[in-house]
Amino acid sequence: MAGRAVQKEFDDRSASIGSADPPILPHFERRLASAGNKASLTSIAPAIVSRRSIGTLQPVWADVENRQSIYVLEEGLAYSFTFLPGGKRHIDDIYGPGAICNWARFGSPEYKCNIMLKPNSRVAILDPARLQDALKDNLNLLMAIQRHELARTLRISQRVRALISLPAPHRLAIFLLDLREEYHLSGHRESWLPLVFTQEEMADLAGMTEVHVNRTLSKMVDAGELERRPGMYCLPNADRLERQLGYRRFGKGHSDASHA
Amino acid sequence: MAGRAVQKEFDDRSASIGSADPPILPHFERRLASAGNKASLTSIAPAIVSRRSIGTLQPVWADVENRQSIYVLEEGLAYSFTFLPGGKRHIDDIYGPGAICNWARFGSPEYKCNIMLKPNSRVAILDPARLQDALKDNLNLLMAIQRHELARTLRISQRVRALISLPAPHRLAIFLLDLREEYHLSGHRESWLPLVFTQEEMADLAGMTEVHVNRTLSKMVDAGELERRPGMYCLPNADRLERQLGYRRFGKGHSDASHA
DNA sequence: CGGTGCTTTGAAGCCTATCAACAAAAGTGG
DNA sequence: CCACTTTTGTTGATAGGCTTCAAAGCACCG
Repeated sequence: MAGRAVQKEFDDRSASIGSADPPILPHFERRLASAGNKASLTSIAPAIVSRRSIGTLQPVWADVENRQSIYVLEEGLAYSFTFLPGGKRHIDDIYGPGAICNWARFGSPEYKCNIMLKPNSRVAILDPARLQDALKDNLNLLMAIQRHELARTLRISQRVRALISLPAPHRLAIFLLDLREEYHLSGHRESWLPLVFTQEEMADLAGMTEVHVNRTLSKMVDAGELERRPGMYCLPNADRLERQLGYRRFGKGHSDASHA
Repeated sequence: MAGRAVQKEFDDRSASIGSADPPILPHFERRLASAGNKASLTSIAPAIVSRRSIGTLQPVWADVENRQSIYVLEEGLAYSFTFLPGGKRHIDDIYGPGAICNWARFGSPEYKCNIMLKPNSRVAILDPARLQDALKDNLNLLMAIQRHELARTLRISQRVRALISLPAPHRLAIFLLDLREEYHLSGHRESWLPLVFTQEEMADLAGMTEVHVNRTLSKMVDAGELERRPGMYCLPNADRLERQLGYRRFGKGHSDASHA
């Protein structure tokens, strides 16, 4: 089903050596730390079923593979997606290093979603039941995760509102800001960011055409709102853009939520 | 802030008489029953701060009034909304009798949202902390509520995907099906449904113009997909429409979630 | 070198917004 | 109850946004 994928097992040392110093899931740990978690993640080590290194673009279908697992991205980039009745694909959300790709499954096992892993990604696959066991004695950790995921939910709501109501340039700008924020949460601090998304993928996320994505990006470059190098992009005055679009970051200490 | 609203207190008898037979929040109770709840709701009576009858269209602003409360709609219709940077209003979700208008606040107190109550509505205002106390001894009830709200979340995701990616006729159809479903969950079993929404409100929800809503509705009538009487509407062949749009109902025993 | 996938560009046409005006309905005050 | 104001619904003309179809340019890779 997934073509002849170059998929080799990622070596499992860090998980199997046990209670050692090198952190299991370092990116995940850093994210949770910035969400207020102080403890280490060794307690959830038993929940890790396996790890995978991804060579090529690779889908995880909700129906078939590992439908009962939770995916934590440790390296690379991923997104969740759905097919609409017409056969069109819609991209629901994007995930950078340290993100949980389908946290909803933790609380509601009937929740399913397709995940696409970009090349050069690494994921840890967790068992929800065992994770629940591990978190039972670790309420602070659980709450940190929930705070982290609430921020994601709020960010999705913000983006979705924009995608429904605003014109294409704004829609794309919001996507780029979200991508920027996702990298930021992953510890990326440079102003130039890797743009691993295809224009077709951006189209599927923003609800527009590949062609129109291309043209809109060009216009943003002309307007000085965007700079491009091969495989990279940069928002020269992101702050102004955020102010202009009323963009809010939910990751850090921003406590109040949506209104005008 | 809310104009000169005709707002009189709804008499509180049913709540104050105590552990008597007449159910507090009957519509809410029916909804939870169909979500698998068997117990009565008397245990959450202490969480009810007050009740209100609404005479005219009336907003509840996230910032000012009752920012810490949870709203349960017992009669009428309500919706939650947000203002976009341009000053445009976006309607996030709709609520029929028995619905919780801002359940997210239960888990995350920092969550805020504006709520608009249509004329002739009745709400119960609950205190989150007291509700949490009441539900601590009533895990089955809590889980029923969570199942009920998961269904809502999934329905929102489904609608949002359609609103982002599909053309206007489909967007409106999805809204009408959602409205139908919301009435259905509230115990409404007729095929003719009250359409209390303004065309401007439909526009704010579907991300289109008042004018275009009007024209699209007219076309749907011409195509035989929709029937209208003053203040009422009917989808003559809703089943076919649902199949055509891949519309899924999450309310009942449908257990599996999103994919193609 | 020829594939393959992604990007870019052009032209045509549909979809949707905007502006403006009016009809219909509903609320308001006498 | 009627006259009045205000809101909501309806319709036309026009312009711009966005999609579609088609083709060509580029980059990467075997």
